[in-house]
Amino acid sequence: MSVESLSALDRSTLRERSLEALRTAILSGRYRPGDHLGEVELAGSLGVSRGTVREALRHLQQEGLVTAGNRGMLRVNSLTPAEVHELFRVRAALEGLAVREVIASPRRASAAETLRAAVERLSDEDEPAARMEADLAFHLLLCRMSGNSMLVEAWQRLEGRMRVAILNGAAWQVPMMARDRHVPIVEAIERGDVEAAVRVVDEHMSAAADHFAEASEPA
Amino acid sequence: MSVESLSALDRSTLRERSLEALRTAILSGRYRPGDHLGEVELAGSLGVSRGTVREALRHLQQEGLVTAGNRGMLRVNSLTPAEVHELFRVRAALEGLAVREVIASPRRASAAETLRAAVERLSDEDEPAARMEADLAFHLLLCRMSGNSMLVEAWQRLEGRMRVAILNGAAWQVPMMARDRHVPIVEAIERGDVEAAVRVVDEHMSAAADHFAEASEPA
DNA sequence: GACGTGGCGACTGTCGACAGTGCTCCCCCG
DNA sequence: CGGGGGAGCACTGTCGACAGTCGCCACGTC
Repeated sequence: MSVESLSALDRSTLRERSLEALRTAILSGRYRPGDHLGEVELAGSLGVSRGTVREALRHLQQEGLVTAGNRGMLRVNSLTPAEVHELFRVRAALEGLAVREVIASPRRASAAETLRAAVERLSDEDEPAARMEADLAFHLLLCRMSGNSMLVEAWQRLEGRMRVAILNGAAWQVPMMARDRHVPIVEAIERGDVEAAVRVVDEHMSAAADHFAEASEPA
Repeated sequence: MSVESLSALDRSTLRERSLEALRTAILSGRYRPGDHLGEVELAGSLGVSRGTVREALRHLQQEGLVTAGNRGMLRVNSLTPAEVHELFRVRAALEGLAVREVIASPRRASAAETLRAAVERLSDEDEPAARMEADLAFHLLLCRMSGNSMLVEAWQRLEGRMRVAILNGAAWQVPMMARDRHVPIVEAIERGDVEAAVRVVDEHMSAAADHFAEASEPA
């Protein structure tokens, strides 16, 4: 159980690089849910001191990828099916606000255009990880287009948990993130139809919740 | 500019105590928005090492009470009026979900009862700080009663920012947190009237946003 | 054989020190 | 008198080490 060493090429801090390395290590499945993340071991693997990985771990804890167990020991987090449902309901509320604000915005036309372009980049043919990234990027963009910075922040706080949920139920075969699922959202925004937009988002989230909750059931 | 030393009576970690001390120091106004928070100075004031305050500061950063400036230097955060409005709109979305879930819950009756009891504890006569605490406690309880742990989490993430907003526009004289403002929410829940409940929450948040944004305008 | 007990290893909490970096301010030179 | 350079300072980034604590395992005893 280890993670490759850090390259010293860029100019970011070691903490940031450690954070990124750990995040990708967890999200890539190198560490499984429940695995214990020892500071000394990680420090050795990453080639940095304990204090540095410590800060990175604390950040991951805030992101929800890691949770504290007995005596401050950290382990990779996982989500129960119930939590997955809860998570997506919160997401629906947040993104519902997002579409409402996008539609109410004076920049609605250009926002819709940007989103239309983004939805075109959603491909059904890329590999799973890329699809997930594209999907999350689209929804993040949707929040951003609302111009509500607090909304963006709240959404990003949920992003870590979503990645956990998606990782747990790694059922990529279902076209949950297909372009077809997102086009109606953009269309509703283009029409300025708040009702339809919110409803479509709700349905999208509900379906995703069912899917991922079921996929993570056997845990 | 200093903060009193930590008492060594309880059994929590120094980091937790430092975190709490810093939080109350900022929220009490001992440090003003924009003030620089130096690690060495705080470490000296609190009587702990730099690494310890460092972790506490990172936590506060995640909470939104402090923000990173040039070269990683941290300073007390503040909110623009626009951000205050954004913040309360997100809160409205979250608490709207909360009331919807409370009403849809099979435990609606007992939840309403608990909330009714909590709203009775909201007094117009206590001192400002106590009023704020009681208000936030009520809204947190509302989220908790929904049984949605992710919602509670998201709400708590916003709590720090809200305290900043309230601190900025320290206009306690207005009965923004009066009992009258909260009773309609509980009543709508008791009646099971989703429409009314959501609308009341929206109005409550909107009024609060106007109030606090205006109060923090001159900044 | 079961149970209490003492040593041992592993892990986190906390600390003090060193290193690098940008800023400021003063001094010297034109 | 104005501008450039360099020393000094005030930070944060990073590290290695010590201390306290919990769980485990082997050993001895009843």
